[in-house]
Amino acid sequence: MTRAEEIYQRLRADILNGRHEPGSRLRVEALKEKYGASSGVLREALPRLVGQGLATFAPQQGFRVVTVSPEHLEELTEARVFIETHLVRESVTAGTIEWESDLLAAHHHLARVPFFGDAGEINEGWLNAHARFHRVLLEGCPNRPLRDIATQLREVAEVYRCWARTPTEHSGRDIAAEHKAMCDRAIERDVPGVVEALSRHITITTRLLLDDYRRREEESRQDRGASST
Amino acid sequence: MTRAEEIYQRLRADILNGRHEPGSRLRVEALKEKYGASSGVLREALPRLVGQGLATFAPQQGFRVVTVSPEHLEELTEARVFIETHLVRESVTAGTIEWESDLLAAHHHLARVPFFGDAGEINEGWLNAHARFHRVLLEGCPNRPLRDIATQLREVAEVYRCWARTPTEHSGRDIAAEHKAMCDRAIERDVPGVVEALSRHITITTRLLLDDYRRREEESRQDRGASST
DNA sequence: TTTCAAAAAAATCTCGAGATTTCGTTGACG
DNA sequence: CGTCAACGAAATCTCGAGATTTTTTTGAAA
Repeated sequence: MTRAEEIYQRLRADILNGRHEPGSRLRVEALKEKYGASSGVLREALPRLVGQGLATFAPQQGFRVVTVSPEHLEELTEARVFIETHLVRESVTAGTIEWESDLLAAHHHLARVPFFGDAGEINEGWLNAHARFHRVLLEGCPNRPLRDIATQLREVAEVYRCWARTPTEHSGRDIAAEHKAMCDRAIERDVPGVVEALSRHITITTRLLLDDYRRREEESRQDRGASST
Repeated sequence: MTRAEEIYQRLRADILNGRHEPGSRLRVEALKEKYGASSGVLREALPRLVGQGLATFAPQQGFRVVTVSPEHLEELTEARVFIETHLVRESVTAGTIEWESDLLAAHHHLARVPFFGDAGEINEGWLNAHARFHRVLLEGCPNRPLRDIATQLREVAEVYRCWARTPTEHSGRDIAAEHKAMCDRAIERDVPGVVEALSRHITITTRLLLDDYRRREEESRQDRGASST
């Protein structure tokens, strides 16, 4: 493992977990100290994040974590539903026995990992298991470029999850049941069933995140009003 | 324009024009001399190509231009047809008057630029106009993430065009008529017509490229046979 | 109090040199 | 003649320093 590779992985994980706030600057000087790497290494790792859509870059102004907005999230969700439903349809239709096994394994793992960590934060292990489950679900489809795109879009969407204040586990939602439904329908080769389950899974998450965002906007508006009077 | 930005643009153009052969190594030492830049600048520009899918990277082994294969091209084409037909449907449905104007302008430009350059090579201006036309065609759709993905896939596909020995203009194909048909159907808001035209446009190009590839494989097999006897 | 300009601080951009790893070559051995 | 190991060349990886640009701070004037 090369130095730049390691730093890239850590930076990526830290963005996906919300340890770098969306829209915040990624100053090379600050990161040099935080990650214990030279500027050269960082200037090699950061462009890879840009290519993955997790960061942006402007000349003479450095790097930033990708910025979030309700409009972007809605567009992102629309794109994900479009691509992932297609992929899952192909995947369930063409998936082999090995794929079935992988899916069962991924779901079992996801079902056993706790959502919350010791500190009340979202457990990083759950995030990894969740990402793996969704990746494997689509892996029965042989089209590599499309699968890569789906993974890329999911990763950007992950930024929104960790940016939300209220974990999407709440709101009376049974996320484990949703995953179980997708897994079961997939194994049963119930194509319409799995498409429906995945589609709802994605849109429900987005709706909760948008509600969270609007609630936060409302509160900050009230705060501003209270402080200015 | 920063130095790394400039080098990135030149590298990208050189790959898209076939001046760097698919699968060939991109040695930092060699590039340093060729582009007159330091290793630091190159190590910042190259990862951006990786993120765009135009290059690959392996630790301790450096960078390579993306490798090509018939299977990859077929998957790529399938993905493009899937995504671009969706986008063009949305685009033609939702496109504004400004979009119509942009499309007409882009088509006019493309129709006037010659396909071949003075040296008998594919004219770089044509490649740019062609890329612009296809981009504008889909730009009526407001979904930014999907448009970006379509552009990314098209760029990777461009590598295949310049890698082919026989330009896709040949084979009795009237590529200008295809573009005109797409443009006309789009302005007429003939959704099924434009979807059909775009779909055929993409698949025909791929078929010609695959034919070219198989012909080349056949010849090289004969050459090997002749040289070994 | 607000506005504007100049100076200071900080960050980015660029470069070349040294340490480490990989790849090709040569030579000896079976 | 084929295989394997050691040597040498080349490329990658990493780092810190200097030049340029941006941002912030400071202070004076309206």
